[in-house]
Amino acid sequence: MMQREALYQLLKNKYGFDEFRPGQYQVISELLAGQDVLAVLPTGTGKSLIYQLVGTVVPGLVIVVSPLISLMQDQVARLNYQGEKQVAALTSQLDFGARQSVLRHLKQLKFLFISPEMLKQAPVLAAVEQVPLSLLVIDEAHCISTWGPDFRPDYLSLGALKQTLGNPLTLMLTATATAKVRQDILNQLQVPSAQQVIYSVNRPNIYLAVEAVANEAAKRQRLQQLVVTVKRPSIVYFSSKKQTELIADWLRATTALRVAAYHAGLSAEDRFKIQQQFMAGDLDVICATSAFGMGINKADIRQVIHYHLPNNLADYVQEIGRAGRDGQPAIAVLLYAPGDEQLVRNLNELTSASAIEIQADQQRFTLQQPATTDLSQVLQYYWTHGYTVPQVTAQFEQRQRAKAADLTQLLTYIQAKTCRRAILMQYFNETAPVHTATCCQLAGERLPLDELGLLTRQTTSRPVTTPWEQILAQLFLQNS
DNA sequence: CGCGCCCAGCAATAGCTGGGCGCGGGCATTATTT
Repeated sequence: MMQREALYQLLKNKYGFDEFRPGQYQVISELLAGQDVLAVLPTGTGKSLIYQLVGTVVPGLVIVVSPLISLMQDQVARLNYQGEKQVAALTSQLDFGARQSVLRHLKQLKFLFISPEMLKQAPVLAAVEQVPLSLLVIDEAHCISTWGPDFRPDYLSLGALKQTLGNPLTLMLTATATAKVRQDILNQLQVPSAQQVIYSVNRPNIYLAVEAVANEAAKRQRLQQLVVTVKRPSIVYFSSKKQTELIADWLRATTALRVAAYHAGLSAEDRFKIQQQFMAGDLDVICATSAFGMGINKADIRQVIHYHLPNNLADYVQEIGRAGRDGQPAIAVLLYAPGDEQLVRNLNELTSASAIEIQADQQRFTLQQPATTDLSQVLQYYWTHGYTVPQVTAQFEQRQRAKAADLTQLLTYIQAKTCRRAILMQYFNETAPVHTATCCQLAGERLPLDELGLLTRQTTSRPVTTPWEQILAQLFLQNS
């Protein structure tokens, strides 16, 4: 095992830092001792430095399995910027020739970024098998537990892929994972003996608030008030693409704020542009679905509002955790109108299947008809792995029960009369800090925006539309 | 005519492949605190 001094020397020489961030050293030394590690580290801890350093010390290729092409491209760009040129992302964006080239030159590569779908492909796997691996990294490892069974079944194959690759040293990385999700990850990847390095998910500088409103109209009004009066920028989360557009349009029309909508229905180009605008500080408010988040590392987000409910408390912690990365005060406001929980149930329903539907899909499979829907694709995984209809049915029922339980816990958080941070911490099996005035909003308290220094200096509410005369005058000016 | 009941509308999350079709000139964001 490498000496402590040698690691610090490497940190200094290669990156110019004198100290590791919390967790980094521990994870690296476990890995260098040959231990698989599941690391739950807050965003901003420098997770990529961990595998970069291990990759530098241990000979062989570092494979980083990542859920999003945009994340892979980010990482490749970042490494290139740092001077590391032996890096590639193998994605469907590359044409056949470029892919072949990457696979032929694996031996010269140090880091390969890849999706589970791509890694699973036989030619890719065959090429990777020929190369010595130093480390297998599963980035955003919670996707195994949530995205796998919902709509990306290839995440369920990662355990088997790891076996095929000869069980390389494995690092599982995530920012938020409950005990249940962690267990899920370890089971799926078949690494029961992995060391767990877990840091608190608590973010003391994010004030927690829940506001009950009577109905949709009241919710809109309150949203408008919040985005106008609270320091910017803000993220507003929705569970409907259409609503992100409608509310963004409405905010644009009724305030002077710079507002954009963001969801998976936009073109990749639009998504990229809007994300860049947001990162550059050219937007005050982004109305987004859960598509907006991973890889967003903007330090000065002051407010995260939930216009619709998150799926569960773990998602909530992840989503509000995008605020206040700079350590300055920030606020998370969940707006709740009676009946909002029904939308969560409806969305959960999209990933459920009855015994009859499951039976019918197995029939489809035996008839060798292609899997067309998300559900079919997920079920396909189970059929090709020899599961029976009753087994799959039981699994789907269990998953729906877990989602129902998650919703119950979320509602407990919403209806709480006591410290909400304590409820979040309890959900993550952490001990809660002592409640303070800047922790969260107890029943009947107003938002301490002034005390937190989160008020905007001037309010920019503009409940007027531009008169036609002005628009016409501008047109004439432009043409003259 | 007024009241109450009922109903409709309806939802997120990504990767990969391959073929059809239309169109217009092009190496992209941007960094450095992981």
